[in-house]
Amino acid sequence: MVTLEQLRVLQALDKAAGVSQAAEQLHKAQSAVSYTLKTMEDALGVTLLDRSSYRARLTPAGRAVLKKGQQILALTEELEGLAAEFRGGCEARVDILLDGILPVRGVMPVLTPFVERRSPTQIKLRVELLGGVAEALERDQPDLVLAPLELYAYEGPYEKQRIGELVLLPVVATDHPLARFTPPVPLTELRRHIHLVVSDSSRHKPPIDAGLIGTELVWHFPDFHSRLEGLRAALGFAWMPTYLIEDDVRAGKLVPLRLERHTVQRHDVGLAHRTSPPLGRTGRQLLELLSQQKGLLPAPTAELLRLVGEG
Amino acid sequence: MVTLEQLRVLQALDKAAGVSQAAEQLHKAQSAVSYTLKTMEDALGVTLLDRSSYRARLTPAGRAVLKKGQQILALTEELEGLAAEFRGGCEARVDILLDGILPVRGVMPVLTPFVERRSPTQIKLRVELLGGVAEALERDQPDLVLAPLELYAYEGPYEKQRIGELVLLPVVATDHPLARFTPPVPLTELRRHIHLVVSDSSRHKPPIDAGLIGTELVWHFPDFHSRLEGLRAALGFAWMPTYLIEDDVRAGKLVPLRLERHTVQRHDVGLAHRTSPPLGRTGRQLLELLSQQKGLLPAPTAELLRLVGEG
DNA sequence: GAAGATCATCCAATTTAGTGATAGTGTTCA
DNA sequence: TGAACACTATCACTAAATTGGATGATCTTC
Repeated sequence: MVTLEQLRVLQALDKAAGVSQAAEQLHKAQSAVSYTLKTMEDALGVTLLDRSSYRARLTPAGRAVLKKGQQILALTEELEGLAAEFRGGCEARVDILLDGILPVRGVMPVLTPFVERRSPTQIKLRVELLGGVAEALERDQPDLVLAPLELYAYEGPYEKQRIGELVLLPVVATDHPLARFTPPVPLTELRRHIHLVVSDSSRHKPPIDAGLIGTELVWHFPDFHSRLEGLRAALGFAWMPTYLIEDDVRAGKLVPLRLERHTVQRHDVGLAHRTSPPLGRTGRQLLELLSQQKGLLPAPTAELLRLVGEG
Repeated sequence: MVTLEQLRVLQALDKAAGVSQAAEQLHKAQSAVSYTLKTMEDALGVTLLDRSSYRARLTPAGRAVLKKGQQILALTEELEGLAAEFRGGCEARVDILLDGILPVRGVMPVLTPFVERRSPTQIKLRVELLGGVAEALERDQPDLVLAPLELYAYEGPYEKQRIGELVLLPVVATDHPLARFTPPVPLTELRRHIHLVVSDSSRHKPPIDAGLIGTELVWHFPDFHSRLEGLRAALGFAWMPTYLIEDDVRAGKLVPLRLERHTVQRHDVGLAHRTSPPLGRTGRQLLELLSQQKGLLPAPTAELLRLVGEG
């Protein structure tokens, strides 16, 4: 069995001129180097050194072995570098849990530098919805959680901070019957139409029903973006995060509804981090960056709020 | 310093369930495995094992280290496979010396399989001309030599075999004055025109002058292909290997000359191999393949020989 | 709760890596 | 052409690493 030490000695011999000088470079006795090279030849069963000349030199086979050996040594250095980073407080992975109601786009600029820079920390982002968030929060104990504050039970060792507000408005397509209804729209009228809801992504726990108002028909969508398509197709109505509908409202494709009451839903959004076991270096960095990141939660324009009689 | 043995133990631990079972797989005592893992953690300064549960498992950091370690172990196996091939008689490299007058294309089909198949033997092909061949033959002691037999001194431990014949004919461009000369062309006439010769590729030895006929002007080309370009441009005349001019003659761009004498140059071409130190396995294989390779030296067509009054 | 596993640790025995000294051989230079 | 010097392999010996078996604490299973 060949050893890394043997490879290092072979490498030193190649760089130096002869066994003696290699020994000097390695701060070892000449006899030790001689011995190591001999055991290496025994281990591989290949003559690595040409000892016929005054100074021992690598044979062509020795050179070929060294070439492969240098790859091995390079990887070994990488491994030790990796270990050094872990030793310095870097964790092996950071799990981030993100509520799908929030704009994924906003967190990407924070994460990508960590992925591009060859950080030893593997960053894992998981996007869930409603019950799926609650489930992942409980089962996986993610390092960082970005989600509405009131909706979930941050049980266990979590520390929360509020980072902004998410505003949801009821909207329909411009050519939907509700769009022609003279505001304010009463709930009784609303219940006559199809409510487009986003499916809960939980696998084991019972789903969370947030904001159901008892309409006759409820249609389910797997995420907010596909629900937006449903809205555009005038299938029904739904409360949508304002950042998702600004463009469509401005383009005249969607219109917000002014209701009798419960028109505007406001959710405090928080950034939570696990406190035990404590975050590693990368986790702390990400926490810092995410908490300071501007534009993570775009506020609704005043114009949009005016349309539903606010501001 | 991490060792390969430590990596192997870590790998075994990952595959097995717990230290004891890893020890069994490795045919070692459990204490030895335990000890090795401890020294590994000390060496890297990283906690690799989670010992809190009943059976010890890798921590995320341990998993990251193992991932890199497996690359190292894979390379190590490659290295030992390499050594096994050398041990089995494969040589680290085979040097082939080829005279540039011969068709390189012919030897390629023999060589490429060795390059594609990941043979541990590095095949080095060197193409030289005239004195360059003689020089390389003497200085580098190549394993295999493919060249005219009579032109060079195969001194030293070489064994030769004749593999065919190379035929050279004097040619000019169709629009060259010599092409309109009524054959046979006397040498006195030939000497009035530019002789296109291929430069000797020797670096230290005096060049070999083969076939100089004392013309007033001699133009030098670095190889046979560029000399062909010179011929096409009607710069002068030259003896060319027939395989290089067949197409141009058939297309009416070049015409062979019939001379008073010395029209056709015939060279016996040989394949020589070094006998001491003996060829390795790959060298012998190549020798076998090259000596049996058909079409390595394309014979001139009867039609071409008829044009110069032969056959 | 008893039987059986698992794992870290201790100890003694073995193996391995390392050292300096020495001998044989090749190189350098007066 | 020697004499001085440099290079390498080998030997005897020491220090260090590795190993296997035993032990005890802890955890699982039934």
